[in-house]
Amino acid sequence: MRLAHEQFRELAAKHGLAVTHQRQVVYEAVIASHGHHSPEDIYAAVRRRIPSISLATVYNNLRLFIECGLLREVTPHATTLRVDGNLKPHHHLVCSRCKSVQDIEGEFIDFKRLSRHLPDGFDLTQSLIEVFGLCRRCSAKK
Amino acid sequence: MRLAHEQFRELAAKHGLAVTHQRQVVYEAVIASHGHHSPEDIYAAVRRRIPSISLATVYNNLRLFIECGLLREVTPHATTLRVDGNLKPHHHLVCSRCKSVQDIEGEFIDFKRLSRHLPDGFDLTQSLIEVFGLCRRCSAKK
DNA sequence: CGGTCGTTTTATAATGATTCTCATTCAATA
DNA sequence: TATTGAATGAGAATCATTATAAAACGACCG
Repeated sequence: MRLAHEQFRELAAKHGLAVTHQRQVVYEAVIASHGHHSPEDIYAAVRRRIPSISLATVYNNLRLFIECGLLREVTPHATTLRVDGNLKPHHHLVCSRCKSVQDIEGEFIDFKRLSRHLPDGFDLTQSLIEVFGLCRRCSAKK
Repeated sequence: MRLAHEQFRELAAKHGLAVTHQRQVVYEAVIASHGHHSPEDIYAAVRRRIPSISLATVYNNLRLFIECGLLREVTPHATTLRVDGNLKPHHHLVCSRCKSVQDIEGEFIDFKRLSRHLPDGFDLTQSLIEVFGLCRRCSAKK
């Protein structure tokens, strides 16, 4: 994935991050994974290219990327962190029971109204909205 | 809190839960706490009335209450579970950085539009919406 | 009342995700 | 290419949560 490769070098420069081989590969693995994956998932993917990589390195870099805004954190109520490389505006639909996450698009938020209820100084420029409910499978089970 | 006391007996009957002293007190502690508290917080509160209670009992009963719908789970991306006894329709504003949670009210969701984007069978009858951004303190720090 | 049986609680061990530590290696810059 | 602060790897440590097993409870029946 040449594109993500270049993209990472640019982003790293912008945020003053050193470009290490591990970071490069971790970033590319997240981008290539299209979804909401756990650190273990990413670790497994990265190990195919760097068998000696440490799980701690994966964690450290995911956290760093989240802090810099290269990735978004998506945990809902799951037992483990989930990471999302998709920075295009989109929202999440989360199952309260099984914690599955799917993307939803569409302008269903009235930001004008929302901002009227916002406490002073709350910053929504990087906002993410998560809507909780029951996915089909879980609501069928009852 | 007499009110919560009666309320719990009713709810327990409705859901077929045995009314034990521990459950009663755990429930009342959540209701009295007005906010989004961790199991440890609840444990600390309950211990004032039942010094011998076990942390496991608090966890077991919070989980049970969540499953029955007596309480709602509010974790965002915090490192620990948070519990909310407020069942009136309301949503949450969560800081992506410090994980603080505050309530917001207001009809800023266009459910008609939202449902158009919903996958088949997804059930929003108990929906909860969490809007992530940066609280004033965290966005000031930057 | 006293006995029985399934449920709940307690205390503690176990688990699993994540973070920390520190010795080693590496990337950026001169 | 030499220097130096940062990043990595291996494994230990930590923290929240769950599992386990024994004791206590409590509703029911006789």
